[in-house]
Amino acid sequence: MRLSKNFTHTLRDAPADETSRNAQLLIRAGFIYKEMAGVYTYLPLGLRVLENIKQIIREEMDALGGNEIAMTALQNKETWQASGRWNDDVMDVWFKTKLANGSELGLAPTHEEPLTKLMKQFISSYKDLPMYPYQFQIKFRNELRSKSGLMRGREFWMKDLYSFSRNRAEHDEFYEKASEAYAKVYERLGLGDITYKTFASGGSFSKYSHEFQTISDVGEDIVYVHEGRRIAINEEVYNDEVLADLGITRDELVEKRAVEVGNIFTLGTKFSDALDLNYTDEDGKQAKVFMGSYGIGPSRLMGLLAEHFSDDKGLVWPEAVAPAKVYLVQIGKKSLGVADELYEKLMTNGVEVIYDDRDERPGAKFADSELLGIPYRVTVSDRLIDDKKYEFTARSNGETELLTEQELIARLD
RNA sequence: CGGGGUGUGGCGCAGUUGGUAGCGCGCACCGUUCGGGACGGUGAGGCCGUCCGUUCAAAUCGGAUCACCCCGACCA
Repeated sequence: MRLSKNFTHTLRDAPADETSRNAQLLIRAGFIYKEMAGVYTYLPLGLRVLENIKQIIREEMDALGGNEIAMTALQNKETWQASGRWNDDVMDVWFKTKLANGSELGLAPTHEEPLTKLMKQFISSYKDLPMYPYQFQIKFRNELRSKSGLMRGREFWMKDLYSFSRNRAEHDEFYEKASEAYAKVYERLGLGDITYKTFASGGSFSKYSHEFQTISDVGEDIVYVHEGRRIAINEEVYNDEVLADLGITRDELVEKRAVEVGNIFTLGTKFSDALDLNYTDEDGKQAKVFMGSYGIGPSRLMGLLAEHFSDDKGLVWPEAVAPAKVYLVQIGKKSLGVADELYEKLMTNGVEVIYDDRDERPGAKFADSELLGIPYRVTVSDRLIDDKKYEFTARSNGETELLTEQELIARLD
């Protein structure tokens, strides 16, 4: 991407109505635009980050055997009445609206009901099971109070996967695999060290559900971390019974504030009962499909990554999600052609480059390269061009080396 | 939803005892600059969130309302 062709600009000052670090940095850097409280537009650079996060999740879901789909945001009333969740007293985050003919509609806050209904059309035999459809979608939740930039929005991205299994045993096996896949996602995002599988309240079909909680001051949850076992207990189930279950004593745990970055839940037959999702088993008998749900919020993760990977100069994206690998700074007139060639060469090699070809002074380019948080900066300047050297700087630690073109290309391979 | 705070050019802010808006950044043009957000000059851009009221006169006073932020409650 040539910066001269990018319509967004950076801001020196963050908007005063944003106090969360993630929103301030992402808005200053031109990654997102605030539409209203808890509702943000993803601009070109921000969209790249969001898509990179989604792609990591997608790869892990596909590895689990997931089938990606894209469901609708508009929801009809009848589907939700079957489970009782159309009622505002049961589900209090609905955005509801009406068709021109007066019939009621809702904007989906989650998708258990419509997906269960959808799967009725395709599941009729044990041979159709297990199946794991999933999607990335914008969810709408009429939160009483949105907060902290991307961390809690009224419109946000979610990956939701649902498992449809023949029975409890088959479900439990998948549930474990899904848990491992989630751990891999956080590992790849660079959050592995501070993310804990956390015991949380379950439902009718399981004593616990599991959350993935990332330790962070911006978190809304309190968890009790057992560092040795790499697990945590959500404060909502922090009691003697649970401690006994897990064979843990209070003095082994440390209280921490954390962000819920994922949640896996055994639904059992709650929704297959409500919507009558059955299959014929090997003996020709009818049985209920056993379900689970597995959610991750890519937009919340983007906010958390911005919070966690940043310093006084701006963002510091992990390579896995950065909008580009290299920020190419060109200084002077003589070296312009060399920089153009290097840009083309790197792009041809499959290296994502943000080329700062703007008519700006070096200081502005350096400052923006840091604000945007691109992992590596390559400087091509008149000063170095006669020696055919390129300056290579890592955003994470600021270390700079002078490299030849060959060394540079090898380094970025 | 309870409590607190804030609304003035794209962003950050100032505006005194009411007299019809100003600064910095950014933007446009000219010149000088050019390795850490340059300098000088010229210029564009705002009916001061909205509505009602008080007044000869309202960004400023009163009321209502909307929006945004923070704390709390809430969070399949």
